[in-house]
Amino acid sequence: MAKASKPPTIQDVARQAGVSAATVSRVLSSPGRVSQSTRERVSKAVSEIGYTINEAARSLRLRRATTILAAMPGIGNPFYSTILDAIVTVATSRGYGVLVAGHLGDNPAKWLADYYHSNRADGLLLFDGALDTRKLHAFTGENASMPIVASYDELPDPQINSIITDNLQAAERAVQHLYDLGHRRIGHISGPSRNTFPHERLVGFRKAMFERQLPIRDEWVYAGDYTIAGGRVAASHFATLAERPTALFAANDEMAIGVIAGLHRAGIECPRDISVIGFDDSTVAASFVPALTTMRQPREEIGRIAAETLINILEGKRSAEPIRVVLESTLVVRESTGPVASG
Amino acid sequence: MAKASKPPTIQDVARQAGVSAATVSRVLSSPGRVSQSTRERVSKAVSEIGYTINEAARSLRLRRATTILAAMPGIGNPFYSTILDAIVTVATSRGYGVLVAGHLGDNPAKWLADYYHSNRADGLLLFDGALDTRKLHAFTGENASMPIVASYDELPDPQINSIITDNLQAAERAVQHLYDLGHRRIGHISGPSRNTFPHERLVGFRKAMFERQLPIRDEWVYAGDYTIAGGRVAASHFATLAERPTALFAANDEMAIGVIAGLHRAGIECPRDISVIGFDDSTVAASFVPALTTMRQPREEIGRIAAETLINILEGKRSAEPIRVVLESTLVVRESTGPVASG
DNA sequence: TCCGCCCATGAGAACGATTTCACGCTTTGC
DNA sequence: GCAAAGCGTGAAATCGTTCTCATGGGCGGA
Repeated sequence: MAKASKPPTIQDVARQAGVSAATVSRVLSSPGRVSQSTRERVSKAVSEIGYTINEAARSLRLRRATTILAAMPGIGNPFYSTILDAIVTVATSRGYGVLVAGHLGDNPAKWLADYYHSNRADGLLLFDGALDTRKLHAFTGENASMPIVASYDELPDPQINSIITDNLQAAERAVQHLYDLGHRRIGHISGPSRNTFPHERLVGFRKAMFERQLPIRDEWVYAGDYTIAGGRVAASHFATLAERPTALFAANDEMAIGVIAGLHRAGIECPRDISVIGFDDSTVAASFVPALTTMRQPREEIGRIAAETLINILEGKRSAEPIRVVLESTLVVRESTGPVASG
Repeated sequence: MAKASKPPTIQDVARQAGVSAATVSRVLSSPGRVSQSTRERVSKAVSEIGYTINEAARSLRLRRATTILAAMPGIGNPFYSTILDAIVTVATSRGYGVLVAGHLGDNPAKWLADYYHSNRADGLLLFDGALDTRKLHAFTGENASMPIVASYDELPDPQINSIITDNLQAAERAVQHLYDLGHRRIGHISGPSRNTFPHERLVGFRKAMFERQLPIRDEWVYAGDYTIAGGRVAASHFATLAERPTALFAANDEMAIGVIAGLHRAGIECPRDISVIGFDDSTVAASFVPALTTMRQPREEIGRIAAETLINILEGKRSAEPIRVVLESTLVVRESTGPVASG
């Protein structure tokens, strides 16, 4: 029967139902404005013909793509892919498509802004801190500004809506956990200092130690680099100390894993001889042996809230002020931390 | 200056350059057909005005979205996110956008087909084996069929272009590696038998053992479930055996990790007492202690080739026969396998 | 009974690009 | 020297929606 090589249009449906295209459109978008009898006739025609709305034409007319763009530095990174998963779930349920952008070219800001100007995406979820948001605003603001919700390991431009996690508080909680287990000699492996968040973790560590009147020795604070290898190097540092901390707080899980493995080589067992707490609850954390105690970043929540916020903005529920959401990390207790060793 | 609230159109550029819209369009799509002087004038006008082509209008006219749809069962799963990363890279470099679809509704086939019929996507990259491709074809084939390239843990519909990895051969290579290290008593932890690929790994294991005239004892082949916990259970099974294999081939990395951890509790050390090889080279493999020897599935390659194949098809380089690409896994030797223990 | 209002619907104009066709002008070939 | 071919360009149709008006009929109020 249906052998038309071209997909059916709203006109075909109209003809079949004996109404005008305008009416069909109304049935599809605001059924309340159409009488019940025609509504039924049209619906029947739609399913008979197998009509699907042409989104390109719709976008053109409405100046709206019903699509959001997600830009992340590395989709392959499990941290981001979890977020992306949540984004897709939310967006889908609200009728939006999700376009992903990966490693951008030499002018990323323009590249992203073009998605907006070309009417491919209505808004941007930005997870790449390397991008200069000021530049992006310059591009996007030339005619009309692209709605953006950002979330990344930097203190974002205050003008931009952002979802961040409270790293300071999370670091304090990590220390609190070790403290509760009886640890008093606590060390820290920090992340690259140029980034804001690792720095906040360091600051939070210091604050927590200070408030509990615990000693902060210089040789107990090791400047790491976020890698497993870096954790191993830290291990050789701590292993040679005359007086060693009984617990370590690592600024991410990779370094935690590295330091545990490195200490193991040196005969120092976790959690028997030393407790280690990580940060992020990355995929490796749960499967490592010993399973890693860590501060979980609420990744699904970040993605979910970011997507919801952006879509709310797109649908007009816009507030005058830039939106700032601060999420809390949660402590996930596993095997790598335990009571302080007696003796 | 530029305070027009609406984005500039091709007409605006035409006016500015003193030519017709048709000419601007030609400059943008096939510059060769325009004289150099006008070409320069138009290009200048384009950058002066800051014109970006409206993709919605373009899609409508061309009946083409220049976008592909990627459907995967779980984007959060690192296995798929690596693939997605590769897809995005390829697609971007060829000027295509990537839409992602996650957990679909109650009628996934229709959902995906609608993306095509609605002119949002030109083709589909399918990584979800749970989807009935026949059903999908039924939806998509009604008017014109949506180009599909599939890749998943099932033997795909022979009518569909597919990218798969050679699990049989990979399993044989895993056994070969253990054999080369001197192991003769080799066990296997298989995956859920209802899936094709784990089954192929089991078959490959059997074949390799048979060809090397090695014994296949029933109690040395354990039916696992792809989880870490399952690996732990397998460990307690192997630990209690009177005669134990000196090496194990696990059908995925999670079970390999689980079995290593479980055996460790029982005082059996890897690789000292037993060698274990995994499968997939998932993200945990490299960071585990001991770092996991494993058969790496060429994930980036799967994504890359799938995207390239689909785009080639979209651009007319279509072959009459369905395309089938079979990729090989590569052996990644790390720490979890070693020479057979003497004695 | 008649006026006015509301409700359901249709005709037609956008939305912004591409592309066919036609039209001059220059070049080529004989 | 003239026909034919080629090249660069513009006018206008087209892609499939949505939405503004306009219209006609039905109904309630005076």
